[in-house]
Amino acid sequence: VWKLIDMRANLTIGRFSVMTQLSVKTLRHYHRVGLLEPAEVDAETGYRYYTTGQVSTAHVIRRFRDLGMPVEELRSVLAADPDDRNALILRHLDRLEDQLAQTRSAVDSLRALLTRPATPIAVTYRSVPATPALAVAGTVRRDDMAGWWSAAVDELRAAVRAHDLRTTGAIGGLFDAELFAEDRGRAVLFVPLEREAAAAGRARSYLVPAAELAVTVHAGPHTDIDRTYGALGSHVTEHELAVDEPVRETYLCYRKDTEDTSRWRTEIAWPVFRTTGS
Amino acid sequence: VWKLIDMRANLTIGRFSVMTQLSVKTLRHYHRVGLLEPAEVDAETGYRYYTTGQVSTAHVIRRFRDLGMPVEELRSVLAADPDDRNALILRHLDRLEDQLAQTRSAVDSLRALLTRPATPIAVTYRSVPATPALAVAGTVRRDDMAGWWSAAVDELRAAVRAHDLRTTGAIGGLFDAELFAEDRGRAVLFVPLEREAAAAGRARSYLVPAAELAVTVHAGPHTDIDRTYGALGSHVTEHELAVDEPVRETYLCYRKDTEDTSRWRTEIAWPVFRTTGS
DNA sequence: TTGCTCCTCACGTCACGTGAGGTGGC
DNA sequence: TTGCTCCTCACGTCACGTGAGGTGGC
Repeated sequence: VWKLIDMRANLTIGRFSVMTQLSVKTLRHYHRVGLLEPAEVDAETGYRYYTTGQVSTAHVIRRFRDLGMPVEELRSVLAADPDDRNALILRHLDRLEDQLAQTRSAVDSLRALLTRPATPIAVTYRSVPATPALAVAGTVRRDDMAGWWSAAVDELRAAVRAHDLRTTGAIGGLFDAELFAEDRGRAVLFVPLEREAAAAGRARSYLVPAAELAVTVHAGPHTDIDRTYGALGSHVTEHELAVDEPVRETYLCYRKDTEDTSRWRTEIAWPVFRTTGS
Repeated sequence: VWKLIDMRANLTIGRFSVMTQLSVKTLRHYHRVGLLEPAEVDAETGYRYYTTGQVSTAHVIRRFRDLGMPVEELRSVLAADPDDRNALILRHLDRLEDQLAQTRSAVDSLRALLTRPATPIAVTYRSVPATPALAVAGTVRRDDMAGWWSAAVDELRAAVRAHDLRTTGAIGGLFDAELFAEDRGRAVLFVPLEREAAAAGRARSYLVPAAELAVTVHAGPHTDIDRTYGALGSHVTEHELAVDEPVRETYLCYRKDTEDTSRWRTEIAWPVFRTTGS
């Protein structure tokens, strides 16, 4: 069973599959979605033919797919100017490194969750009055939260510096339950001020509403923050009446303060209606 | 808008969602597939109620899902005896560590693919006669290949030791194109011998067929082996007539020889029909 | 000519997400 | 009572995989 191969290098899909380690089904799929088009398609038979020059492109595609890059994003990388492309790719590699670090921390956090007993948390109660603040508000998807959060913090800090505002505490946030329940919801990031201030960019004057709160502090990076949410929620459920108002976070110590994530401190405050004696 | 919570801790799906950082849709899905059943379901309204005790289970589920563990596998972990469970989980964590290392190497390999130019490969030609061997053969899925390969190598080495067989070369393999094209196909792992030997376990006597081969050597771990397959395939396509026979690999230096993957050497041999003068 | 390789088409899978349309609970 | 929370059901999505059924190429 010999097979004559055209010197012009027209590879059948089967041969191309061996050379690229991509399955035939996958190659046909990539043709359908326009990610990797065969160099030639026989109009009569529909047979796909590839060139040796396409092998390295296929390798790049395979590597990116192995790393979970969506096909759509990958296509735009491949469609980019050869000059821009490398930069685009290297930038994405950095994002992948971040993701790798995140997975690493998820592994560590899971290990901790399983080997360490549940941390008992200290819950205190606090009544806070309404407070003037400068705030950035928006409806955010949970996936976009990290980026939104960073941008909002930067804007607030810039506004405080630019207008020399007098703050009365650390930056905080209000998060609707929807944000967790529906993966999309309203979030407000604010910096509390001595007095009202004029709007600056996206930052607006805002009155943080008064509230009665059950408060605890989460230590460490936010990977583990669900544990503290769960423990505080359990505490509130078992000892108080919970209220349907946004949960609050206050960033006592965070990225701007130290790179050592174990030293981060996030106050979490759950709105309650206090019953007697608890 | 106050909401009274039962002291017996029956959490609505919305509250449970905030405490576990799992979306309501996800929680309903986990109920449907039996991964995380609410403690109580109101027969009248269909409302789901959870207990505070279920929060930590939900956290474990979330961590594992973040790490890509399939729901089915996760369910069996949760269904396991409390004693076995921790062991099962820690074993899986080790597998995750492996996966993490693999992702790490995929990132490095991609970076290399983009920054280093394509390595020119040295191709030599060789005619090999039919050779007696002891072989483990099977139809394997690509996903299971790593495990199958390891087991087969171990069996062959054990058989050689047990029966004091005289080998004439390193362990090698034959891989059908199907294995790449269809993600499932026939693979044969063999150790060449001076003379035929009796079967031992899965290992059978086997005659490796004679062949004319275009040969090159892949240096380093197998993450990058597609580059060498691609380069050798291109070379063969451009200079020779390719033959529809299984590709061969010979493990000149591999895991058993050194842990330093950069020192691994895998010979790849592509069957050809030599044309004159090339 | 045989048998393998390639083709299309329709549907399945996994782990949810997205509405539509509706009822119940504080 | 209002409006929010919860419900089900059917379908969508992403990146392919799985056959069925059929034709073409060496």
